[in-house]
Amino acid sequence: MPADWILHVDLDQFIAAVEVNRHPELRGRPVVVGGRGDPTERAVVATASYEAREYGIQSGMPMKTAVRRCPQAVFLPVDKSTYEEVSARVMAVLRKFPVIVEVLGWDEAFLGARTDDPEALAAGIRRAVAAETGLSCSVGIGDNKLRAKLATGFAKPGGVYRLTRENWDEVMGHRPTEALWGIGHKTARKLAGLGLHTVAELAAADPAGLAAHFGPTLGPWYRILALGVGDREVSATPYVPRSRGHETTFQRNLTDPAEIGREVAALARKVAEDVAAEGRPAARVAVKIRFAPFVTRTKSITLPAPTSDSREIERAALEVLTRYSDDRPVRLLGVRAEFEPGG
DNA sequence: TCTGGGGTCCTAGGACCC
DNA sequence: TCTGGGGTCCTAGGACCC
Repeated sequence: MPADWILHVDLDQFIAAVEVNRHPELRGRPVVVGGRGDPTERAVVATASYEAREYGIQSGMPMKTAVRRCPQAVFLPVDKSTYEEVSARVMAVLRKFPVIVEVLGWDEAFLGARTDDPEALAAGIRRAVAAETGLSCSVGIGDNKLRAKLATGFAKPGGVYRLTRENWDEVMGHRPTEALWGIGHKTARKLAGLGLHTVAELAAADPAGLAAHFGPTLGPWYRILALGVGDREVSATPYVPRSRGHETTFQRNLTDPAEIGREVAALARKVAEDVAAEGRPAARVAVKIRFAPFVTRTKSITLPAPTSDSREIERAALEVLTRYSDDRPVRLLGVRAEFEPGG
């Protein structure tokens, strides 16, 4: 009987690849996509082509830094709707295979497959995606989602890699804890403070001690991650959002309270449109403010009753705004609506 | 390095109720 | 009266991911 495998498919430099596909003259050049495509603006890099990465440009980096590192790079604006379209085409290709497809984002998906030759399946998927969309992807093969996801990192670019219980210790044991999916910079530093630097060290740590430092859920979970244990459930059930929000970073800081109020109201109306489209009422409304020194605060209220009414969502956002007493310059405003849990 | 925008989940304290 | 314990809701904040 064929074994159960999890495959993780991840498009290589997805956004940059889509742009190069429709502008073939850019192939081989450093391409950086971010914000409105103007590297003098407040924005960060969404994706850099491999040619741009040679210059040290990475996702999340300020566009201003990117242009300093590579002035001759081509800077393009983020074109969300095009990426969504291409993403949908890629997912449709994946669904033609005898697998369960769980979409993770624009450019990645988990596949649940029953096969004796996962490498052959992965190669077939890579060929089909390339033939039907012109895009290159990498495939991680694992005995659970965590290992499949991490395997993709070793498969990139344009390859296939298998990570299972068999080679986990050998491949992951010596790596920093930050290499795990779910442990970021902050947690890695805290773990290092406890003398836990590598995946192997974390795997051997005392769960009770971790619980004392990180809480009853997160602490022991970190150790489980280090052991390579993870979820095996792949589900094609459509994603149901818990919240919908919009936020804007202004090119110049806002100081006029009336203008701040107008911007919050406008964001709230945009959010209300999304809530209405979702067909479920909002239960809470939150307003986020990032002040000029990059200090970020969020305040929220539970609505008297769940609603999809634009005026009520706007009114709630403005009410939350009044609870901020700060008069520091504002660089970002955001409004988010949360749906009822379980609703 | 002068730091986006869209999300998810966990933790913790206080209020409130029984 | 000098003082328990559990459950749930609300809110703020932190961390992570793509």
